[in-house]
Amino acid sequence: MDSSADATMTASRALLGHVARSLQGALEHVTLPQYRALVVLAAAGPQRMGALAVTLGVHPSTLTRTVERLVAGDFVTRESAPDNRREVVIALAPAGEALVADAMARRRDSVAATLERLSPDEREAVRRGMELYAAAAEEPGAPDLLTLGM
Amino acid sequence: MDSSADATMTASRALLGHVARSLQGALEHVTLPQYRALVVLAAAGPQRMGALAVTLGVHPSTLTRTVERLVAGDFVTRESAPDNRREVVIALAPAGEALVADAMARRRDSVAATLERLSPDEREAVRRGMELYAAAAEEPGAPDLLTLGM
DNA sequence: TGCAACAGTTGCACGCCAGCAAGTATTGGA
DNA sequence: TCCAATACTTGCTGGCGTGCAACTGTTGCA
Repeated sequence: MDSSADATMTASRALLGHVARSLQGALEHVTLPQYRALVVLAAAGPQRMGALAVTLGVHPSTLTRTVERLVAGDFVTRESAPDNRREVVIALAPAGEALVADAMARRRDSVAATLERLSPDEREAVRRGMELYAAAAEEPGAPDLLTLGM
Repeated sequence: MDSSADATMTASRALLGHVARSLQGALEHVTLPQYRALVVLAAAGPQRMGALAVTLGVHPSTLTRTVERLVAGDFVTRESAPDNRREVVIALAPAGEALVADAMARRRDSVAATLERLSPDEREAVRRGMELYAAAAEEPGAPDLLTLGM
């Protein structure tokens, strides 16, 4: 198992490289905490401030300022809920959506480009290995992934 | 190739989860920029301020404060070079070394734990897939990995 | 010997994240 | 109708990262 662990660690470094590169573009426009908020909104749809704060694990007041900046940058919209005027709903604006989608696309492209260097047989071996690993891994919790802005 | 890309993306999420969790402990003691400095020192050994600043891509003055905090936390040592008194050499202190090593160990453990859920045959398939992928991937540049503190 | 280049540090300014405490507006139940 | 709970916001404070400009000490060459 040692050798498979070693191989997996090495591969994880390569995959991390892809993730890091894909994030770099986004991080030129927003900070990491801001990007994390965008990711949550992209994954879970429009959210109330309170729910978003809980998901991100930050104080409501912190989120107020963060959202303030995201609104200023046209990455999200903020409006009071139609049925309950004391609730505030945050939603992705087109620019925010694009930011997250582009990062995803870049990541996927670089993975695909890597796979393209392999023969069909090898690619199949990679697919099988990755699938097995993913199945064996516990689904990483949302908070874990958020640490790194996924 | 689409299906292998999909599988790889899914596996990368799992691997990212491991990385994120392994980082969480370290980030309770130091900030991400501080941790990145520790990683560089762990990988490349003691460094002059100038070299470290270039590697990290930050202004020398920025590094001065960052190192200041790391010294205050006993994570690194800072002393002037023996042969050239205008140069300052930063080295990992035991606490800093432990911080990085622990994160590495935790990461490896969680990968190993995942692999343990597989049969020997499956494990072998994972090993082969991971090796192929790692070989096909361009070595991720140091700056890329540093973004995420590897 | 003297002066320019070099290596870092310090002063300064700014933006961001972060939490606490207090305030405002809204809602819903007594 | 009134009051307490709810959902956010605002004022305040503090830490961190960041860069620029100016400064100090050191080195090495002319």
